[in-house]
Amino acid sequence: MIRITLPDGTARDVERGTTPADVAAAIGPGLAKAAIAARVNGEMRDIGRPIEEDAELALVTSRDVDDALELARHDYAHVLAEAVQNLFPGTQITFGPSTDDGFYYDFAPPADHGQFTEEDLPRIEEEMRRIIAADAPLEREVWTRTQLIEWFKDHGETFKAEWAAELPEGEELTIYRAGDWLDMCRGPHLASTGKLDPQAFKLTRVSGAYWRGDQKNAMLSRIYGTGWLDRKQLKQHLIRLEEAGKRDHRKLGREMDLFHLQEEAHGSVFWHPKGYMIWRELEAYMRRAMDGGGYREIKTPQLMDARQWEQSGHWGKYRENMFVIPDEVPNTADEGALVSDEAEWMALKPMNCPAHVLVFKQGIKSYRDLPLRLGEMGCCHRNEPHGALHGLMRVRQFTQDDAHIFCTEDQIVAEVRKFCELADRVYKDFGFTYSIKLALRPEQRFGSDADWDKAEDELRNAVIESGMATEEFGWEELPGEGAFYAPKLEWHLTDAIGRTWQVGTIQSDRVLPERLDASYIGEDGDKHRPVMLHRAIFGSYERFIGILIEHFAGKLPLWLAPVQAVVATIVSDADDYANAVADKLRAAGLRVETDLRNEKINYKVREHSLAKVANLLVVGKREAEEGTVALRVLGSDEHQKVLSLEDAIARLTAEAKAPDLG
RNA sequence: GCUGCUGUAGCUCAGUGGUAGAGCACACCCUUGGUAAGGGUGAGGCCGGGAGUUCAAUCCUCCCCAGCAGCACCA
Repeated sequence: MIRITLPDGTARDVERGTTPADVAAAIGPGLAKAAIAARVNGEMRDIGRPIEEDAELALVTSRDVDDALELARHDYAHVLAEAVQNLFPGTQITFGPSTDDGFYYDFAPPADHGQFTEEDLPRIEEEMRRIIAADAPLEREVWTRTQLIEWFKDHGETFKAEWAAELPEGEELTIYRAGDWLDMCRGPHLASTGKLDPQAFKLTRVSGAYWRGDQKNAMLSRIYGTGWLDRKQLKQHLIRLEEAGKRDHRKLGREMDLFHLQEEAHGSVFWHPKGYMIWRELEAYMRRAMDGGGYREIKTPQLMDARQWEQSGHWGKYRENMFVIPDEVPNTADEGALVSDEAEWMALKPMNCPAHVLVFKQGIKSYRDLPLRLGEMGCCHRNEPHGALHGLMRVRQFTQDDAHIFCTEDQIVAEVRKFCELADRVYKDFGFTYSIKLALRPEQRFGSDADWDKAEDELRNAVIESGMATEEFGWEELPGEGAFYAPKLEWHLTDAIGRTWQVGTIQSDRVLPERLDASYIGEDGDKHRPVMLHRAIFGSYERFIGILIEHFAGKLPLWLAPVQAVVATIVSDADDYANAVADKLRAAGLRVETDLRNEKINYKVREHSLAKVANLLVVGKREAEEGTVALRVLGSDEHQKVLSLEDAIARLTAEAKAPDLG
């Protein structure tokens, strides 16, 4: 007999080899029906897998949403793999995990077939439904490694065989069988394919994916699906996707006339007047924040000699992502190469830090000058892989709210803490919640392990001392994610629909001051190396604006809104008055447009509402005579409110104040 | 960069081996209308670029460019 302890603390003595399903049945028929898996000593297991020794047992039902989804998605992936192999004999299976909203499976299509395309998806879905309807039990079997390798080899599954061959000897390896089909899998799974809702999944797309995630390996064909416990959840998910699509900054950017992108400068943004107004407000805000934080703003060259980049270490590691320019007068003759073989090279700056060190190095610095905080709205160019470009989020030319703090060893923690506070204030001003992560040393790096130990401790301690190394701040350490020269603290914003964006960062760097030979004179009269803290809060203006557009779904807070109010007329008799109203609002510092067009007020209301204009001031004969305006606020329940012009101005100017000035 | 898909009017998209269409936007006219689309008329396109097949290519083939979805990358 073995003893099973249930979550409520009660214990049952049962035969060795009893399954969780048996236990559920013994408790009651309702639970027996609802139980889909079990946690045995915390580990997820199949409902039908015998328990061999004393254990704590918790039955998992569809109410345990996270566990149930995980199981279902994993099952969907298996069903997908089986369906594809049924329809396309000769396809090899590889891996198919669950994802945040579903699952995928990577296949090697048959040699004569080529990649799968979206046109294949409906057929595959149909086959998946057939497999689910067949309701084959999913059976777990323990195999030896040799057995696995042989089976996969015999069945032409070279990828699986390769993987199995690398598994450690002696580990308990399992396969899951569904009828005639099987896959190596750790499990667990639902009891049978029929437990899945055949209407709660949808294959969404196909794409390439490298075998084992490595660019050097074969390109496999990945099929993605979204999968849920029931069809209602699927429908809700599809609605959420649609909502996210409506917030897409590329779409809103065009509709709101903020910016555009075009082939001739792909990856670089053409800012239109309205979009650039958002930028200007952000820049003014950030200047105030940095001025108040003891930063001093500088401006450094766009182009520097390649030798400078060699010395900083960027040339060796990141040259392929830099824009390189010959330092030579181009050949103007019709014949011959544009540039000679002897040309010296310059490069557009991909980052600001080396230039900031050069500013630091001008003149002799004393410990009394430290910490020296040099800030720059630095415009950088990076020749990103073309497939990586994405609207404002990933561009080839961007401007950072960058700064480098040169300080002594003793000042690091205080400076990092100060930065934590500044970042906190800024993100709160925009209404974001955020989490803080510490990205630790990567495999390939500069500098000694002792320096890395120190640098990681400093960042960690600063956050601990700030009281932010807590769950509330999403504190987490990410091994291997740091930059090649330094560990990074990262600020991840959570937007209105729950997505996260990494924006802010601070990194303590001892490598670059060393490489570029920066020093200061200490209290002792000797030369010392300063430490350099790289930091940014918005990250890049382009990307931050993209995030803001999506976060607010285009309806920006009034202080950032490019058009804060539109004065719209009902009849042309009110034109003069409308112009006078607009002039007064402008004189009060508001960004105002007039709409005197020969259109009905319905039409104007609709158009400005769609354009996300927050305040519509409607004026007709009545208002002109009374010196009032009818204020209609976007998204507000009140239909409209008639105010005196003075009251309207007072109200709007108060609302349009930047949060740090309010 | 890799895989797949896409590229037709300012935008969203139809379409055909014989040089093209809709809705919205735009211009003009009628309408002066009180809170989410009033009516009419009109202008607008080297059908992403190059090469090939063909009597004939926006349509078929190949190459290039860009975009989209992933993958890989992100100092």
